Amino acid sequence: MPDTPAQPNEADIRLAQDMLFFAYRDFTNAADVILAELGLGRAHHRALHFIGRMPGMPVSDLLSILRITKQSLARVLNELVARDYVAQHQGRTDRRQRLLRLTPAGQALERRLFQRQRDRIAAAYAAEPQAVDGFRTIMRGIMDESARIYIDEAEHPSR
Amino acid sequence: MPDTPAQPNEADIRLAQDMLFFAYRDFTNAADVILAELGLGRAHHRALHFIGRMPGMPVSDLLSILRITKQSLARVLNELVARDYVAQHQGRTDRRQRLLRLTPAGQALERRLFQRQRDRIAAAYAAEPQAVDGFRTIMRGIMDESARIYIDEAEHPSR
DNA sequence: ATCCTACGTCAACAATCCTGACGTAAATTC
DNA sequence: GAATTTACGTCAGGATTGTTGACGTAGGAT
Repeated sequence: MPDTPAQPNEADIRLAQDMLFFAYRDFTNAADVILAELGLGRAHHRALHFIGRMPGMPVSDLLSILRITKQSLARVLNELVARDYVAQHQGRTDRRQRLLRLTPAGQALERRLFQRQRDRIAAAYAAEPQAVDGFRTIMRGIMDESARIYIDEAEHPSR
Repeated sequence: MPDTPAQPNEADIRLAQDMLFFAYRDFTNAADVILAELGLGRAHHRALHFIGRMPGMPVSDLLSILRITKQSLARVLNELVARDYVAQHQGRTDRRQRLLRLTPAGQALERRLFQRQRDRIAAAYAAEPQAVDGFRTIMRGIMDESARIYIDEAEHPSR
């Protein structure tokens, strides 16, 4: 078991870099078979995921989560709407907003994609349940403050 | 503090999905300022990172780590060689191989890129050192077996 | 009435990835 | 020693995902 000094040395950091790359590579890869079948890409998956996570989310929120431009999102979103995976509703308090939700077909697809990634995470969690808290703590620490806030909101849905 | 049952429920998995996205997004983003300055992309950074990590690595190893095609790598690698960040040497035991290493300029650049990502990881580790073991354990669990093997090798350099 | 915001959209372009095919030198196998 | 396989390089063409910049419209805010 490697040391974990309070002042991390270079080898610790390099290892973390490698791990982030590999874990993300293999985690995202898990859903690719289904996406390829349908002629969709990872960009579509990301949109489906976050829309499913926070139904009724306006376009602007999705933009700031994905950190891509309006035009990049538009392409993906238009296709998801055209294929009836995503529905747009006018906002009530602010009618300029297009609130996004998954259609039943979108939910079904998202669920299929989810299963693949689920298996990977579930296996890792089940093998070492005592490690989960540490994993979450460090992952929170790596991301931006804004992402931490989003995650806290997603965990206590206030609607 | 959330529960961490042996059988992870859906909310646990969804949270992990979010965390992987955000941690990776913000971690990779950290180096982008320098890359943009030099007109390089993330693909170049990935190559620099892994070549720096395992100097003398043949092209085929890099291909299987990055999981991209020869042509995609060729473009990136040719540019790194042209700009004198990467040098290629003929293999001794197998002269078909092009063994890759960073030039001094490549090492210097990789180090600059490294510093940015370092800050993020170091802060997270320093704030919660007791969480590091758990982080590593789960990250290992998420990645493919082949990635675990690579990581173990990188930690005990046999040269 | 004016200004700002939350969208949509058009056009052009860049980075990164892909498939498939073909070539060459060197190692390996029969 | 010949045939096969391996480790590359490279050419051609195409798809996805991202970018910038400009412009338009409906609706909220002052």
